[in-house]
Amino acid sequence: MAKNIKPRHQDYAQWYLDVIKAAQLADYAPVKGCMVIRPEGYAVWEAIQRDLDRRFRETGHVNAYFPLLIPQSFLAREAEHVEGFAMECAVVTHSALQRGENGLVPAGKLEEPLIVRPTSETVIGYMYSQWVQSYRDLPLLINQWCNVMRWELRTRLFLRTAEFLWQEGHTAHETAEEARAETLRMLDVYADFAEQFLALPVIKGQKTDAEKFPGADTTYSIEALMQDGKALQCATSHYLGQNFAKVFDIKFLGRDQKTEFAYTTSWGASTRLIGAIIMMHSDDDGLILPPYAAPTLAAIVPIFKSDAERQAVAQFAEKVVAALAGPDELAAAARRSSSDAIRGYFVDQMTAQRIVVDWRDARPGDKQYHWEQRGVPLRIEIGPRDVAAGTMVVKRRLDREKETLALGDLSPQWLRQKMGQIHAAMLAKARTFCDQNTRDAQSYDQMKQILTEQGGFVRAWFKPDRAAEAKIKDQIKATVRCILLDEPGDTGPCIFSGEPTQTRVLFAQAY
RNA sequence: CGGGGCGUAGCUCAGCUUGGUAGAGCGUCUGGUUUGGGACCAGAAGGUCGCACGUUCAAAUCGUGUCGCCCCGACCA
Repeated sequence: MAKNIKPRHQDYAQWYLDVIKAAQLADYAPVKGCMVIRPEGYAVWEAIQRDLDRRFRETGHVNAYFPLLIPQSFLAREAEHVEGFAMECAVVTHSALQRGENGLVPAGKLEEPLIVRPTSETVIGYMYSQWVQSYRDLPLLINQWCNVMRWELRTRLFLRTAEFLWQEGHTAHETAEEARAETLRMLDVYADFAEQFLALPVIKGQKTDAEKFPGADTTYSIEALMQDGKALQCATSHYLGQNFAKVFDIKFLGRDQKTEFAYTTSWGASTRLIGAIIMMHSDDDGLILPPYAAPTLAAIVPIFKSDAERQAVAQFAEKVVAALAGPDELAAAARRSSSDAIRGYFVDQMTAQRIVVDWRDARPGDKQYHWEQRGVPLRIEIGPRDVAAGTMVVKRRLDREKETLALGDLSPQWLRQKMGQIHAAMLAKARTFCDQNTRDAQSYDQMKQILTEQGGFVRAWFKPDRAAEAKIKDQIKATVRCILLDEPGDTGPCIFSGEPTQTRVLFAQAY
C-alpha cells in the first residue's frame, strides 16, 4: 500500500492529485490555474506529439505556427464564437511597465486590445483568406502545436488549466462533402490513436447543439469513461461549414468560374489526454503508463550487501542492459552526463524511450515503490542469487505478475513484444470496464437511478433539445456526451419527452 | 463571480477559547549499523506564525483591513 497516495475509494479527486505528485508529472505554478509540466509528464506529452504528428503527416497535413496574440476584433466576428469564448479570454491591454507609487504599473495602453488565443480559428481564418484564391489552392491542410489560454475559474491539473498545450488542425476545402469527410477522418485518427497508442478505449460520437464548439456547424468527439464513472472528452473534430469562411472572407474561384466560400474544419487534442491516461489506467499504488507513451520502459533494481556482491550484480546488470539496448548504447551512456545514481540507456533513439539502472543508495524496497509510482511498465530485480543462476526477476507494473527469466531470454525484440502485450492487456482491461459501465435505460427514472447510484455511460433514445438537456443537467448533473454514430435507422421513444426519435445518445456525468 | 473553510518548518498539522521563551510527526542533512517490497540508532539544520495597520507593558493568539489557497455552486478542452 502506497503511503503517500490516498486510495481511490476514499477520495478519487485526492487520489488523482496524489498520483500526479508521486509520479512528478506536474506541479502547481505561482499563477493560479497554471501548471508546470515536469520532465516526467512532459515526456508523455512528447510521446503523444510524436505519434499524433506522424498520423497527421500520413493524412496529408503539415505543421506551421500562428501567433499567440490575436486582435480582439477578430474574435467578435463570428457571433457564436465570441459568445463561447468571451468570458474566458486573457486580454493584453498594455505594452510596457513603468514605476508607479506602489511599484510597477502598466503603461503604453494599446489602441486595440489583444487577446491571448483561446483557440486559433480566427487568426488562421484571416490568414487563409489571403492564401486562398482559387480551387487550386485547396485543400489547405495545416496543423499547429501550441499553447492556448482559457481563463478557467476552477482548475484541475491536466484536466482543466488556464494555459494548456494542444494541437489544432485547421483545414479549408472546396466542397462541404470534402470538409465533412475530413472532419470524420480526423475523428477516426484520434480514436485509433487513443486506442492503439494510449490504450484508451473511446466512443466516437456527435455533440448536441448544446455541447458543440462555438461557431461549428457540427462537432464530433471521442469520449472515454474514467474509473470513477465520469466521462472525459479526449479530442474533438469540428465541421465549421462556411461560418468562419464567411466572416474572414476565405473565398475562391471555383472550377465553375464562380466565387465561393471555402468549407473549413478544425480538430484538436490537448494535454488533457495525460489526465485521461492517469484516470483510466492507474491504481492505488500510483501511475500506470501505457507502454508506448512511457519514457522509461524498465527499471533495473540491483540487490546486494557486500562490495563483492555489488560488483557481481553490476557486471550482470551490464549484460542485461546490453541485451536490451545493445552494447553500443552501454558505451554511449558512459559518455553522457547523468546522475551517477540513476543511469539511463536508450532502447530507441527515435522515441528516446529508455531503461534505467537504479544505483541510488537506498533500500531495494524504496526503489520498487519509486518506479512503481512512476508507472514504469517493467521492473527487473537482480540480486546475488540471480547472478549465481544467470537469471532475474521481471515484474509487470500493470498486474504485479512476476516471472524469472534467464539472460538469454532478453533481447530488443523481447522488450518490444512485452510492451505490446502490456498495451493489449491495458486496452482490454479498460474496454471491459467501459463496457461493464455502459448501461441501457428505457426511462428517465431508470437513467436517473443508474447515474446517481452507479455512474458510467447510459445509452438511451433521446431527442436533442437544449431545454431538456439543461433540465437533465440540473437534476442529475449528467449531460449528453455524444450522439452515437453508426446506429441503424431505428426509431425509439425519447427518454425525456416520449416523442419518437432516431437518435440514441450516451449520457454521463462528465469532467 | 456568489456561499463556506483555511493560511504556523519542505509536507501534514497542534498551539489561539483564557495574550507572556515557537511545537509535534513526517521529510531533509551528517555519521554508523543495514539492504530480495517503504529499516534502525545517534546527532543537526530549518519558521519576521500570509501581509498591513490597530489594541496592549507584551500579539501566532484580540480587532480591522488586505492578499492568497481549498471546498461547494454558476461557466468550461
